[in-house]
Amino acid sequence: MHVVLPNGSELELPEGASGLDAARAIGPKLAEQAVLVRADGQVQDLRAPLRDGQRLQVLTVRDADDPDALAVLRHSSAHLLAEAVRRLHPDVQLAIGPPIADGFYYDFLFPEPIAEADLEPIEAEVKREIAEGREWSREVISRDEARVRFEAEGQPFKVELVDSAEGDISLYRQDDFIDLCRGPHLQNAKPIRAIKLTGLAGAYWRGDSSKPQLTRIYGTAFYSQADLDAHLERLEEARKRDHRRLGVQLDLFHLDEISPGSPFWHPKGMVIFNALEDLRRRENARRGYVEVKTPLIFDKTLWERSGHWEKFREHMFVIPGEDRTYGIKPMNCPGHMALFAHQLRSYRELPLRYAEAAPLHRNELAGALHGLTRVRHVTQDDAHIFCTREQIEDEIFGCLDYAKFLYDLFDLEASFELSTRPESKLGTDEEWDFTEGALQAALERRGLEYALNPGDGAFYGPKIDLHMTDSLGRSWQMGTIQLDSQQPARLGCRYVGADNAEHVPYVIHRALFGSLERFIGILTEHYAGAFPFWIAPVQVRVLPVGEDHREAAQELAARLAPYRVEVDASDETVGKRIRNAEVEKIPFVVVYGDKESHESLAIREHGGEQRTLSLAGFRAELATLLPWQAGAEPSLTS
RNA sequence: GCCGACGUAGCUCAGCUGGUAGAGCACUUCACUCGUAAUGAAGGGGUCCUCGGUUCGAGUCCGAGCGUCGGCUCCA
Repeated sequence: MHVVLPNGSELELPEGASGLDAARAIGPKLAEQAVLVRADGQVQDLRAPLRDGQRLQVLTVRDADDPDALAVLRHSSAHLLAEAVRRLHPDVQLAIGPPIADGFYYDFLFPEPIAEADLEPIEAEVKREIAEGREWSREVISRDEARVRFEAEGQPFKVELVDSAEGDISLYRQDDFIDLCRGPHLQNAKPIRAIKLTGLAGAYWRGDSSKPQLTRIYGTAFYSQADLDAHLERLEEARKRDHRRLGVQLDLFHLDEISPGSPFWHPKGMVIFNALEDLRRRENARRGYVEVKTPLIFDKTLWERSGHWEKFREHMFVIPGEDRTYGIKPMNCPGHMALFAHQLRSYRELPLRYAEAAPLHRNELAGALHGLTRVRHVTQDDAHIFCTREQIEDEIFGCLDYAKFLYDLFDLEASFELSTRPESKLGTDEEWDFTEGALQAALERRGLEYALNPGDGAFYGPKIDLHMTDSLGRSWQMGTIQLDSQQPARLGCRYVGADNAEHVPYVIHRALFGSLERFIGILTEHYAGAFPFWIAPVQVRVLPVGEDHREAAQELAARLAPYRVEVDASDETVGKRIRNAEVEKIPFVVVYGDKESHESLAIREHGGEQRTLSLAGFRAELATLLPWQAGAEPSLTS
């Protein structure tokens, strides 16, 4: 048989030859450095047989940036970790150990709990194994054999994995350590030039909190020490743009244990908050929403009718009273539906779009709180669209278009996910077929790529979620667009149709920033604290050079109204005050001294670039930095 | 909620094997009035997260609680 090499040439091989055989046929050096092969685009173990006519690419230690090459290195590293842990803790039970985005982990059940200090000897043992040398070999046995083997070894998790596997079982051996594994793996441990154990955490077996909690050891590995160093440096850089750190440095907000999970917004943070609110109000008005305000607390009977009491009672703040119990609202929907249901509506009123960015409170699990990205006091840019069945697709389309408009305004890349019916749901499968189909149609019509997230919908309907990652690569849900075919009926929403009969409207729940708190957290990291001009807390800082220039500086600041301008007339050198403005990431600094006049201003942009502009010229330029004034109004793209 | 770590001045952090606290920045005052990322000097500031225990003596050791951080689970 023959295979096709990346340069297009063909290589003759004996029948049943492996990727390693192919590499050997090309050259001994290549065979030695090979870590993995890609056959017709699919990665496979070097030892796996090739098929006639396949396009073949041999990945080597030189492909240090290739995701597949890194994954195999880390997967093999996880096996070395398991071997080391079993040698140091012979009674440990092994679960699973896959490669992940930035490294790998392995889950263990230790007879005695271990602490972070125990990682050091384990890492030393892994390094000893690498120095000593390890080779991987693959073996395929039947499921029965595998079960007997792992039962004899006292490895119940492996037995469970064998039982849930299909077909024969492959094992990988290195030295005297044998692990159940699909592969692929390295030939030997030589390519693992840098390895580091990075953390310890609890993790439930099979991700199920009702199952035993295992101990997960995280690590990472690279083809070179330089790559590991670069990785650690990237992490350090990312930490510098962490919104929790920048939020304190830039005086935007703080958190206090007096109210965990509820930010104190400082004046500068509020400027950003209000800039987003202004944007929300302006766009809502343009897109046909109306603003409403509904109560913050409701009798618990409302939550019982909406279905939230049963499902989310644990996560609600409840106010017990003498004769009735109130729940502080964790979301706006029941309030908006009670408002809609207050009157009998006509189909002529639909679609009716209620918007309200009310403060919501959710008693999130203590361990889930996280800076601004997971809070108990949350402000959603919420809206509920009451519409007919026929209007659903257009309205979903409108929401998607609106979301895209907002994200483009901030140069944010969001990924879209369609979440479908969960196990515990209200309504029939026929109803869900229809609602899921409507969301899918709108996504496709707007031309958005999306991932399917089966089973992750809300209990009342499917949803489209917008996800973004923070500076450390963690994914967060931002916007959400949810179709609800259940709550409106439960809460008595009705309208009279053209047929003069009563109907229940559909409701689209949508929040596009998602939570303003989380959005500001993500924005802070996205811009590393250097916010664009139009949302920057201080937009311009004027620095009078000497005492004699203070009055003129004040005059200049007044002439820059209504921009957010400050005069820094403190007793510091010009250099120090410029440094302060840089540290505060203020977009523009205007130094004003003997050489300046309103005809000739010294403008310094954040970062150091300097220019001379007249006051009128400067104002004209600032105006171009307001997105809604830059040329034409943003237009609907439908 | 679960596993692990951490909690010292406004911020970032030091404080060895127990002997009642320290730096830089910030702040206040004084001098300097300054030209594009840190002028100099002096000074003020801490229930060492909380409660309990061990000890002659606890920031330091032990226990519990609270909070934060890294994960897991959850996220209307």
